[in-house]
Amino acid sequence: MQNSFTEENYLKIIHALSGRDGLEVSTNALAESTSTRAASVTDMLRKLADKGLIHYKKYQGVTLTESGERVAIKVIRKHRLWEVFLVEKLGFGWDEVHDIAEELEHIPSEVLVEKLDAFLGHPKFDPHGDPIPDAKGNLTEPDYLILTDVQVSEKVLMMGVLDHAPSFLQHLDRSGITLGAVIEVKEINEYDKSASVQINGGPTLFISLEVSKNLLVQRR
Amino acid sequence: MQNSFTEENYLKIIHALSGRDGLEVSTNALAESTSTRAASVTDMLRKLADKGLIHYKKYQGVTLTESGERVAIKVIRKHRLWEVFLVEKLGFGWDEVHDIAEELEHIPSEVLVEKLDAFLGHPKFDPHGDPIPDAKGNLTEPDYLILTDVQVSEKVLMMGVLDHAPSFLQHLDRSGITLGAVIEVKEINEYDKSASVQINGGPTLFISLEVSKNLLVQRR
DNA sequence: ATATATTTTTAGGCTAGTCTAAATTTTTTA
DNA sequence: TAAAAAATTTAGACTAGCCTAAAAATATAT
Ligand SMILES: [Mn+2]
Ligand SMILES: [Mn+2]
Ligand SMILES: [Mn+2]
Ligand SMILES: [Mn+2]
Repeated sequence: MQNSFTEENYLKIIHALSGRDGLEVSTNALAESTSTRAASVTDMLRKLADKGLIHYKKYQGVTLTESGERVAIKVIRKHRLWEVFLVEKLGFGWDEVHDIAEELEHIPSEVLVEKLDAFLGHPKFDPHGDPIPDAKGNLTEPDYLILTDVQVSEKVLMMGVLDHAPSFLQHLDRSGITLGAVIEVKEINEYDKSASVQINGGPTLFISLEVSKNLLVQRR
Repeated sequence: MQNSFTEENYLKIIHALSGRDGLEVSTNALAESTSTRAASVTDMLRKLADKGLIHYKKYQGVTLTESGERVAIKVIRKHRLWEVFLVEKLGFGWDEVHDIAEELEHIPSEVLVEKLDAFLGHPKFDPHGDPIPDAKGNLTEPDYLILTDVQVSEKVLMMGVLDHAPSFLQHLDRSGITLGAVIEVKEINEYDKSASVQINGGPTLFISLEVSKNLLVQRR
């Protein structure tokens, strides 16, 4: 039996909200993320449980089953591959591709995904630095630092973003902070934790704590 | 207001069934093409009429309005561009792409279509020889011959197919009859209208009337 | 021109996915 | 630990898109 567009979205969101350690996800959190009401979520949870895609006990929150996890990861693989296609082949900006990929991720052909993957050269990361699950469903989250964890005078590589909002990505574009950029922390202000950073050995700029908290980086 | 997946399919099918001269399409013909029951078609026709997408008078059949025609042609444009992508970029066979394109044609981003079109080099025809509407919605059907209209000893170019069924396309593959092939009619059998044809000056083969009736060709 | 056959519409009902309002369970606070 | 607050589920209802069965309109054949 095929999973619907809506079911796939629930599974993907449960995956995201339960994080690395597969924590229980609450009804309200799902209502928030799906932009529906808690009552609607409850209905859907019963259905997903009946299909064996989630573990669900009333009032206790949910986690994905093995089977649900597999479905979620396939959807994530498709989402991220399509994002690579849109940026690398069609010339979209990284701030423009998420909503289109939300649609493309539900196109249901295994062979399409594998041919797309090959066409793109089997990319390991999407335009936001998120890892792309392989064809077997292996997804390994690299353990990046958040820029707030970096000390003054350290040099790090920009590897990804936590916030995917177009407005944030556009702000990074205007600041010249792109994937792979070298960021050197020159100074951190005690008062508001804003920082001066030098990008690629070039211009130095101020970034707010809000920005630092959403930048994933790696020591070189 | 956005049109649903289902509404778009109805409009596309009405476009196909009403042909060049915009003939009235019957409820039963739509039920057949959509694999639904006549009663369901009637429901949908009332809805499409309310949205101003079709002309509908009870018991009289339907035609597209200007607005409905525009929507239908956009869907056809997307379908055919995605088919080109699947064949030219991903390496699918022309017999494998229709069902996937049926899904992709409903992805709703104008800018996506235009970037895809540019990426593909603004193709004029899809992998089956069908013309691709331009960005303004102009769709001009070239007037090809059907192979049954060709006389013995004439040489023609293979330009397209009427039947898009995978089994037919695979049959053509096995016969070496591809788009652009030169077909010379060597002989027509009075009895069953089967024909001997020479492909690209190479092998001669027999084709049934059933095949001839589905080949679109052009005099050179 | 009437009877018969065919086509189309109407009536009533179903499922998926959503909603609001009310009931219930769990959690927090005093 | 009992009362209050918060979270969750249940009850009942709505729309889109589909169905079957019956009624009505149109087309065909005698
Ligand atoms: Mn995304
Ligand atoms: Mn992404
Ligand atoms: Mn097609
Ligand atoms: Mn085609």
